[in-house]
Amino acid sequence: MKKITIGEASRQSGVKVPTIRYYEGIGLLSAPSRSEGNQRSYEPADISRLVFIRHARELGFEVDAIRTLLILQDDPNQSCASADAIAKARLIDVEQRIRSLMALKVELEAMVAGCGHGRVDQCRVIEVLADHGQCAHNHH
Amino acid sequence: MKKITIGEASRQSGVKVPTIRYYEGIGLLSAPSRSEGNQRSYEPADISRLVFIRHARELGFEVDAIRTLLILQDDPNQSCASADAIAKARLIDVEQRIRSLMALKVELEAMVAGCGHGRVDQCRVIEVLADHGQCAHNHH
DNA sequence: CTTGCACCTCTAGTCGCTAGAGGATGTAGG
DNA sequence: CCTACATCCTCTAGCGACTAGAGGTGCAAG
Repeated sequence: MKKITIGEASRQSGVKVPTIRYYEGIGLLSAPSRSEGNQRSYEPADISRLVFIRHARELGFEVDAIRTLLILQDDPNQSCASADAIAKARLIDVEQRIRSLMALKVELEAMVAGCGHGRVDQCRVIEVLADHGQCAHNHH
Repeated sequence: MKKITIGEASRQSGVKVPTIRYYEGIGLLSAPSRSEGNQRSYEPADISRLVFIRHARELGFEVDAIRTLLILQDDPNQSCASADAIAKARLIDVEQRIRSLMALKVELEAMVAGCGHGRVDQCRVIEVLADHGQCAHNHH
């Protein structure tokens, strides 16, 4: 029975120490047992859970979505329809973001290309920002 | 001299009323004159400024960056090198975000496609989240 | 004159952490 | 055993960019 300190858990999971305590506070991670001196003592299962959370966060899932995914993970007999729905919603969101960012990219490229590196009154960057009508994404 | 109320300014600029007040509070917008009854009274120039800010926010510029852009806009004799630099930095950021999101998209698609719509213990969504080693972006 | 909307200020909440204060614990060396 | 030092503890406050709500005032139409 080796005791895993919060620092060790952090190193193994890649989740920062204050973030681990934060996750405990918001109920994503259940409170671990404590040492005699009141220090948190984790088990391997907690590390797995932290890795799960970190990975989901990296994929942009919100904490509420992760909460649901963790509940599903804890009960393997359930249908995975919810997990599927959450992942699909996230996929749609990511696709939407990519589309917006592509539009932004086009507009920013035009701004940067149009900048004659002269004075501000000839600068397309400022001009485009000031007058929405001149810009690439006035589709709304 | 028609007086523009904050509500009218909001309608014309597309910036919400509390957000206009917020912008005034953080010094993005200078405090307008007031009516006898202490109500804010805007001028057309303020509307242009709000449109400028809104558009810049839509393009993802941070408030600090917008502050700099507004200073540049107010002094058209300045070199537009700063504006150019800010726009270029933003472009690089957007490109980076697009790359990350594309990687995410690939991974989420694999998750969704791999979900057999059965029980959680056969669900790739949960599985991939639990085990980083199985996923598409373990390049770090 | 009254109704009702728009306006005012102020505080607190959102999300997902992060930083810092001020103190206790655990460990390694002398 | 003592000391030094890293790590741990709790608690509160701050970040960015708003948003929501309470509690009160102004103003225009009927």
